[in-house]
Amino acid sequence: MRPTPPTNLKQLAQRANDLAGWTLADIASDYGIQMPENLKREKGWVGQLLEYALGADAQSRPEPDFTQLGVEMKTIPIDQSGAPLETTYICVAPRTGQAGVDWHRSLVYKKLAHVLWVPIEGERKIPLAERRVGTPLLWQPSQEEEAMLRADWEELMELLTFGQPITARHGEYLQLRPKAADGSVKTKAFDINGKPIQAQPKGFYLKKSFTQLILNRAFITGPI
DNA sequence: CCATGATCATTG
DNA sequence: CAATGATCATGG
Repeated sequence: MRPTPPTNLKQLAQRANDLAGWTLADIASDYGIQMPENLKREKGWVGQLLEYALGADAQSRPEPDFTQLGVEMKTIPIDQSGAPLETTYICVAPRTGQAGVDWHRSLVYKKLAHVLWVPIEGERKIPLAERRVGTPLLWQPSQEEEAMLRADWEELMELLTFGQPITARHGEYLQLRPKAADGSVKTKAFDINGKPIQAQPKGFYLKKSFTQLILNRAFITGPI
């Protein structure tokens, strides 16, 4: 049976803690969910499995996964030393209609204001079924962390607003990268002269260095 | 179509 | 070999 949404933070934290140490195969079998051999075709499978097991209810709406708690859940693939293996997708980057939106009203802020990080063994040499769930971390950005994110967000929003060329090299901790099914997908945007154009959709991503900072704040990582 | 869940795979 | 740019599946 599908778990109901958690009603408070303590319950969410407890459920997440109960998953630590189990393999993905253990969890999938608990719910009778079929496992793929690998993630080449179902890249979001791990995240969807954990959302299911924890009772997330946002259902791909642009808001935090646990709507009553305002908590977003992110699985984070880690290597043997606990370092992140991938960047973390946050949300789509608005290309129109965002003039005047401030940081605290942004979707990036709302998603990152409270996050349940669930580390998962992610090295490709470990068969998907054998990968284990690590110790979860309920996190809220410190003042310093929020300032870092905000500075990047403001820089990136300016690029978006003024239709300037964007690469993943902008931003220190937050970056903008393509976010689409393939290169043919286009969305409405404005060019540098303010003319409407069709442009490649972009998404906000957290770089690995930032995720590493978060994990460092909570866990001992790396070889002794 | 667009937003969710992300990882893949080519490149520098 | 890390980082950037590209891509895959699902659901409303």
